[in-house]
Amino acid sequence: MPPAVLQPRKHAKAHRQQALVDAATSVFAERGYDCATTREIAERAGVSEGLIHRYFGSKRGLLLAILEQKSRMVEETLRAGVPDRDDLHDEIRDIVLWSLDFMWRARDFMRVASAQGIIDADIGRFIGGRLDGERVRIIRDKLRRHKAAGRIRDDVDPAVVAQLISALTYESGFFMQTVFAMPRAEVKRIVREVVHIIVRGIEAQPTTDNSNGRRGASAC
Amino acid sequence: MPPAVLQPRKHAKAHRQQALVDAATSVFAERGYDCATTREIAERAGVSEGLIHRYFGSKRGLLLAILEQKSRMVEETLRAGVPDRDDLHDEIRDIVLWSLDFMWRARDFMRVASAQGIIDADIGRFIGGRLDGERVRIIRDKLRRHKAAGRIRDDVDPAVVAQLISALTYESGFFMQTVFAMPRAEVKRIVREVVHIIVRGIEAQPTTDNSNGRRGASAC
Amino acid sequence: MPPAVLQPRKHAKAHRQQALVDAATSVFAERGYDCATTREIAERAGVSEGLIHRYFGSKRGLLLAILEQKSRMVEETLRAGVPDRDDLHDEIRDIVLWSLDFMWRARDFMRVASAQGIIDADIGRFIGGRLDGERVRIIRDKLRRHKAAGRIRDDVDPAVVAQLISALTYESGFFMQTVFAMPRAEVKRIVREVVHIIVRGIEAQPTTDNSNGRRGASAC
Amino acid sequence: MPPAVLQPRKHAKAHRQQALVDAATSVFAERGYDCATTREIAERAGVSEGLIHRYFGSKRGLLLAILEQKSRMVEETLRAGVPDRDDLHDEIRDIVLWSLDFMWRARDFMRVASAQGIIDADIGRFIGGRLDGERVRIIRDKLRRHKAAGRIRDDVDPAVVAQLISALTYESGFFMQTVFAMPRAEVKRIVREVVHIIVRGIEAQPTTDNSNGRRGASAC
DNA sequence: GATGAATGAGTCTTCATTCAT
DNA sequence: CATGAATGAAGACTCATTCAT
Repeated sequence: MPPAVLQPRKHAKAHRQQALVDAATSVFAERGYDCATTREIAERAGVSEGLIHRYFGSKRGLLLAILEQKSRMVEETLRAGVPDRDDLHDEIRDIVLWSLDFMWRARDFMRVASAQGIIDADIGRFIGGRLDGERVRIIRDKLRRHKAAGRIRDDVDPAVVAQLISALTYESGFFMQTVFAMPRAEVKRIVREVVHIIVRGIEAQPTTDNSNGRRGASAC
Repeated sequence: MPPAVLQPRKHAKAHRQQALVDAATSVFAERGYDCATTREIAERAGVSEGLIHRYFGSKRGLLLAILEQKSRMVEETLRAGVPDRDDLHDEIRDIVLWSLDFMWRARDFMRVASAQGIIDADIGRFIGGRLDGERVRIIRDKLRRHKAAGRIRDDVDPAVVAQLISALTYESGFFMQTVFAMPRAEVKRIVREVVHIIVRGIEAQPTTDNSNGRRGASAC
Repeated sequence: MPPAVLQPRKHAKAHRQQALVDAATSVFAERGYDCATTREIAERAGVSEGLIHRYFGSKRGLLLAILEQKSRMVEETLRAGVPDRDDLHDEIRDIVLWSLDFMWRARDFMRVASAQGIIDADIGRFIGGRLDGERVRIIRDKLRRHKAAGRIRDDVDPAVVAQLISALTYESGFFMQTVFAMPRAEVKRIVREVVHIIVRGIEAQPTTDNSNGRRGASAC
Repeated sequence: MPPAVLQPRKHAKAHRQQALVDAATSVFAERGYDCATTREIAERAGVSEGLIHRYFGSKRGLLLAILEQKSRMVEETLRAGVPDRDDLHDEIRDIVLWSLDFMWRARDFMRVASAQGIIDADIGRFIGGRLDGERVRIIRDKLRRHKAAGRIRDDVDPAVVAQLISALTYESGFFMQTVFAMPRAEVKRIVREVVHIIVRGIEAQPTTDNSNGRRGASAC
């Protein structure tokens, strides 16, 4: 059973690859893809510059590897990490707050993906189709369940609401928190209020009298 | 007017400066700020490379000049170009559709400002405070008029709604149309539906029975 | 033979060494020594890159091994492969045509040796002294036999004629055929005519009347 | 008349270009094209590395410029520099000795062109068609004059003789003198003897009795 | 004031060579 | 012994910026 002997090698290789991905994410985030140098990435990862090309083919290959790895992670986490709720408001609030938190923790990656997606058409399509697209689809599916349960108005399309929620989370989770450096508490407050507005705009039997959206067992 | 002879010169100078700003906007948009070369900008503007440094000090100075010029233009146009409406739905729809159109026409500039704002903290703050911030403030002021007129619920903060609308317009106007290259008609359809949802979520006397939000002369 | 078990190993080693020499010859010929990469050589030989250094010390060691091996082969073949002739014209024609053929078959090697010999003084001397020098000496010896037999003018130095023939074979065998990519039939035609000229210039009793050098039993 | 003012600039530019061509010729000759570095060339020329790319586009562009410049020079010089002679032996001897001298003075260039011509098919064709080809054509034309004057045998093709002379000059002028580093006096001696042999092989009325080719007023 | 020629610092990338396994 | 993963030194080429004209 030689695996005990080979393991260190393979381990070291995977370790180094991950170190490069992590280092590149932070350097790309700090300087922007074009301004970032492979030298700094290699230094921060503690490996030689040549390894970038051996592992990822080129600087761009490293960028694509980052995108690929993170987007797979996002999909899995969002799908599994936010449990379904039977209350429409709770559902949407959970999604939004979870995204707020995720995009803050992954703000380096968000910077890289967003900035380059704007400049590079290929990457823009990748983000629109995979990253953002998948998030919209997941949210839509969750909303469909509520619609089927009669909790959403007939004339409201879950896909459209999903787009609205996605826009909200991206703007608040990334731009407000990271790019505009707004206080996170302030962002959270705004988002909570917005969720009430959205819910009021889509729920099946709009409550007329509750103050600030706390929907209760209000009779007509 | 004595300097009849100098006028052409000054004219030529202003002309050249504008040519550089325009050329830089398109080159920055195509290649990204870091990848763009001063040589290509100068070539496209039909002037010599050295002029960039004489007029704007550096490549970065040219970028800042673009931002300054365009953001001033945006403020003036949005404030003056979208006339007030007495109907809440019409007001919001007009704002959103106007932004959709503006961001499409200025998509080169949007690319430059967005991509670099994400990478460069200074520019990020500039956009948050001036470009996006001013837009949010303008929308908020318009909404305040409606709130004063009793057309918006008491428990709804116009500033929060302004943020929501801003997020919606940025996401749809820039990301969907330009970055993700979605069909513009599709984007417009989504946005129109979203406007109904938002209006329903904030208006003072929610209409319960109209199909898909076509508010009419609905009596109680 | 006791090491019946080791034999296969040794065989494998010799096999690998030869594979490397062959692969290197073709890669050097295609790309030039400096441009050729040890990786491609190893790949084409089907062995690992490290073996080049274990067997030959360095990339240059591999080049020297090629030269050594081939030059030994050339000497043996030319000395043994072209039988002596009693007719001067036949002798020279055989030498030239054999060289024409050999240099075509070994054109990869010729490229490597020639190109690098021009650049690298050590290799240049090696070729001048061993490869080309030996060929000249062999030809000279063959001519001496004819001189001793009275078939060559007294005032003609076989060593000089050998140099002329060597120049002719090198130019036609390598440059015309391989470097200038002239049609091989055309080259052969030129060479045959040149042989007539040379023979006429060196033979003891010049024939005055034969058409185009077909020397026969022409009386005076 | 501003040329007096512009001249220095233009002069400096042409001067720098020539300095680069000269420096590159010597560096290429010393190290070989692939091994030579643009940095060393620029240093030796006393200009910045970037100029190579501004002037010649690339390292290869610089090589092509060298070839172009020198080959034009060769053609002009050979055609004009070696005056016609009415004696066949004098004519051929002059051509060969002039080439011997030229190839020695231009040995750096010869190295570059020869070594790279062997490796690079494009350059090989260039040399075969332009450099060597033109030399052969010039020699052939000179010989045709002698044939028309009845100084060359009817059954001898001047084109073939031109090839033989070209091969001789290349081998002796470049390989013997430069690559094999043979003593130049020795090379000259060999060449002079070879010229006698060739002349004897092609001249119309072969002299039978003169000692070592000193053709005189020898009657039959 | 405007030009464009020149610079030199810096980039991505390649590759012979070494060494742990 | 053989492998192939890793290195680090070096190379061609680019580009913002400067400056003489």
